[in-house]
Amino acid sequence: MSSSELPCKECCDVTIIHDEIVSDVQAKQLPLEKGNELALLFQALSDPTRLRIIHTLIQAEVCVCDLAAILEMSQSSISHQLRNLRALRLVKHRKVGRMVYYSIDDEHVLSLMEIGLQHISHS
Amino acid sequence: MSSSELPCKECCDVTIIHDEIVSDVQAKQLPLEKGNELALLFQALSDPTRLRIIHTLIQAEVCVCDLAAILEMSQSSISHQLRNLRALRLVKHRKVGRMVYYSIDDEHVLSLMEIGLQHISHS
DNA sequence: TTAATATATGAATACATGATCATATATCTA
DNA sequence: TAGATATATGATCATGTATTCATATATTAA
Repeated sequence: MSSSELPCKECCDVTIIHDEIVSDVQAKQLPLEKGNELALLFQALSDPTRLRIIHTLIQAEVCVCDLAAILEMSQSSISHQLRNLRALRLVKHRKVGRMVYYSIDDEHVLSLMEIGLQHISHS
Repeated sequence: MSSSELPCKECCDVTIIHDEIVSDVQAKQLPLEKGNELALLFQALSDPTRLRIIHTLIQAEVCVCDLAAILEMSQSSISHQLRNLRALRLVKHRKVGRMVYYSIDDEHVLSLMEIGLQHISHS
């Protein structure tokens, strides 16, 4: 429990209390780039509408029109959100005529939803 | 592939294409309340700074001051973010004198981080 | 070809959010 | 007790975001 002059001291005006912990943990830091990517992934899951879309698509492949009906929201809103989910490769689409069918594009999404639901349940 | 007059038609101006899918899936919908809670959880994970804090606390229990030094950010910023994470019971704190030590308060957080990192890696 | 329909998207708006600054609170130390 | 220090927090501001509206695109049907 001693203060010191680690390199960091030169780049921010914060006191360092535990030298070893700071240097140890700093060496194992989450790379900034990974942090940013990971944040984007969770950000895609941070909206109730998008979560309801995902929860729906986990159960069935659904076209945009039906998705809007199921969630009782406008087609435009759903379409915008699907674009977001598509950009992060969380959902994929299949075009049939003028209809577009969306479905889940990643096993990880299922796990994330399950674990997330567990967390909010046992609270 | 037929349109129809399901109840939903009265509450939104969207055409329903697949009757059965819509009614089936609508019956298994994620409750609005659960969707909102789940969104809050993922929202807490949707910021690079908070993810770096969590990644740090997975490795060790760290005081606010050292956290700020490790992440090279202001004490105020870290403290605000910790409040956020605490509100969602993702981290817990232990007070010792004037220092406050934070650590992970949930096994689920570890799983969410791991699965998230898997997703962004194999892409 | 023309009208209808399913989806996508740009612009605008209202709202949420993260960092900073100033300052409050609590604890330690001299 | 007075000053220093670790943390918390309200206010502000700049930025990000979800929905809506209007409209574009693409496909089907008449």
